Amino acid sequence: MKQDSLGNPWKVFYEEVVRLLADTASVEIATIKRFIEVPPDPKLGDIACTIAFHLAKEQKMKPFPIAEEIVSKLRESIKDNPLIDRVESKGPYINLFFNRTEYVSRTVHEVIQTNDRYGLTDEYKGKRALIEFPAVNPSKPWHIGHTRNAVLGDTLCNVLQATGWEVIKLDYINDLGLQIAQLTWKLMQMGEEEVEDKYDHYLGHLYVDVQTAFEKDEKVKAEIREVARKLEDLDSDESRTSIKMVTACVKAQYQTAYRLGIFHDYQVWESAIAHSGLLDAAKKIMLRAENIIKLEEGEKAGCIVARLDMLDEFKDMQDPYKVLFRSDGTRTYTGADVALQMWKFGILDDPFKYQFFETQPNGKDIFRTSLSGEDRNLGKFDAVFNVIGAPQAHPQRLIYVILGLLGYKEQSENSHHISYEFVGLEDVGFSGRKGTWIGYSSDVVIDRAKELAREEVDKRNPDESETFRDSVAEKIATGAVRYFLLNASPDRKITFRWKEALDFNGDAAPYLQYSHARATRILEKVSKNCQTDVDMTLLTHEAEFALSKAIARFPEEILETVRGLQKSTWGTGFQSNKLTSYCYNLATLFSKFYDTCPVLKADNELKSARIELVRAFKITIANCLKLLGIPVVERM
RNA sequence: GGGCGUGUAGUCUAGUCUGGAUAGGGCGCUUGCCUCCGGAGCAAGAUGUCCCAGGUUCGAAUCCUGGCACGCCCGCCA
Repeated sequence: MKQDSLGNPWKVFYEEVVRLLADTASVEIATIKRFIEVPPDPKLGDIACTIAFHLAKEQKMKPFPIAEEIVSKLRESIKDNPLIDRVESKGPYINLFFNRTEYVSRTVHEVIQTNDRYGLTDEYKGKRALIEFPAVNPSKPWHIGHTRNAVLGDTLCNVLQATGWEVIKLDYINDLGLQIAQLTWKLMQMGEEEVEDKYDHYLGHLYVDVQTAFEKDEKVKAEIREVARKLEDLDSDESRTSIKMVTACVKAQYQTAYRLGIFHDYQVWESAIAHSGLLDAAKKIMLRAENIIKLEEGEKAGCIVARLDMLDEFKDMQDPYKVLFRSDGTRTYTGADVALQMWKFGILDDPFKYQFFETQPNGKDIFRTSLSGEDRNLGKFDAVFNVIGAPQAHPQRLIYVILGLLGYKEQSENSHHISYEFVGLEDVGFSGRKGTWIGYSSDVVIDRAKELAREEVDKRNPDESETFRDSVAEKIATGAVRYFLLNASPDRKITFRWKEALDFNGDAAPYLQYSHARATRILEKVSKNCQTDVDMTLLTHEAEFALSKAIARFPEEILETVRGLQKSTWGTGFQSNKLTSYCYNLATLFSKFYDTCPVLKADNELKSARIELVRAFKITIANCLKLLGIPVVERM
């Protein structure tokens, strides 16, 4: 067996089919691969080839007889083939049928052997990625839209890791924004106060109040600007108040993250960037580039700008000069973002010291950038992924383009904007300023989901302990929220509706967890020791084969998702919904199997074989749920 | 003005990159299935101008051209 086919049962059969077809039709392997597909109805075959259409065009013949001819030749060459059973033509389609018992037994053995590593491949071994998400302002609780970002970012990490990538998870903390100045002003006015709410919620509400005052009162505006200036001085009272506030807020926000199983390795703080010398170092390098210049005259005199007019996609910009550093020398957001992107790739020497932030529930410490602390070496990265909303497509593109203008072509090419649309309500988006997020914070949403789950758990487990029921309800709630966010195609807006978000029937996480729980239940009732001499050829039922086929596809589904991370001009798409629908389909096929194929009541030999299949299913769906960050539940 | 995204049954949506067989699901609706491994389930059924108009092709939800509708983006702002 070829090495790269290890742990990927589907690929073994696929490669064999491709080889056979290429030989028989005398066509290149790569060409054949373009014309391989899975028939819409499994009755037609397990795998199909449409090469006849292609050859018909080349040879100016009708596709039907070409398919016929290939099929009749194929019949000869598969006579002694252990993997392929038969081949049929249906019109121009060449349909092949796998040897079912071979397919089922290879799949089940492979899964049971690799166990919790099933699905993992080493296709991208040696590659390192830095991923930034979700970069929520430390001034409010996460709302369900922020959580979409976080869940996408976290799942992307899991998926990359499953294919061999090494991943470093980064969060960005903007502790110098206007919102922070406003809140600092308010806190200093109020003095010390006992806070009973979760701190991020407390700040979020406070912020709505401040905003009202800010908009109405010029005097307040002036005072807040003064606070903003003082925040730059790390020894000021304002700065000390702010740092304390931001730290408490991020810790509160992370309580939400931890509930959802989301952890990080590092945080980059804006204040650390501002005082680290990173910006000056970046500026120096930028000015060496031909298209980064300091303007001497015109409206933007004194500014350091990037010239973008020679680039096609920006030719319609109102002004070809993108300001990186203002005439007073301060950096714009774009300027800072370019510098940060340079840092991420290690173009600039790391100017940061690192400080312990806190120990996460997964046991790993998270560190923040600072001006004092220890040195760290994050190392080189092959790719940088920024998980940011679709409205930022243009600014993100600018950053990468400017990186290219600086001469870092490769880094520019390997910069990825993982784009997703926002979550909103029926007629309004979420706004921190207007407070429209109130009632839709992730904490509130998860809690509501938990209440509903709890009702159901109570009904089904009246004799279980409070601890058990609470823990299961929590797992169902967080799983449901993650699935809800991942199952929507990222380039589609989500309109948040309680009825849909909390619908636990059908295409939703509890169904997946439930199928795992049922499989677990069956296995609990059989003797613990693994059977060794099991006759897998007994598994001939349609439902058993369909389930095996789905199980066999798992590693390939992950690989296809990673291959699908293709960069286009305005972002890199991450098809999170491909994996959720795979997982749902897998669970559906188990439910059908469960319904039609009794396991414990089957005759001895058949029973043993079915138990092995259930074992393989349980491993696969558990691994898939872990990949999606959905808690695996034994009983519910 | 230019750019990006979306448009698929009552409703929410997959599929569009890479054209291929009868457009898959979920919710809701109709009807069956618990002396039988857990019914958050299974089986059967009804519901479609795949936004519109052209074009390319043996073949278009998918590609091209031109429209329409909705959302977003195009600051020395943050």
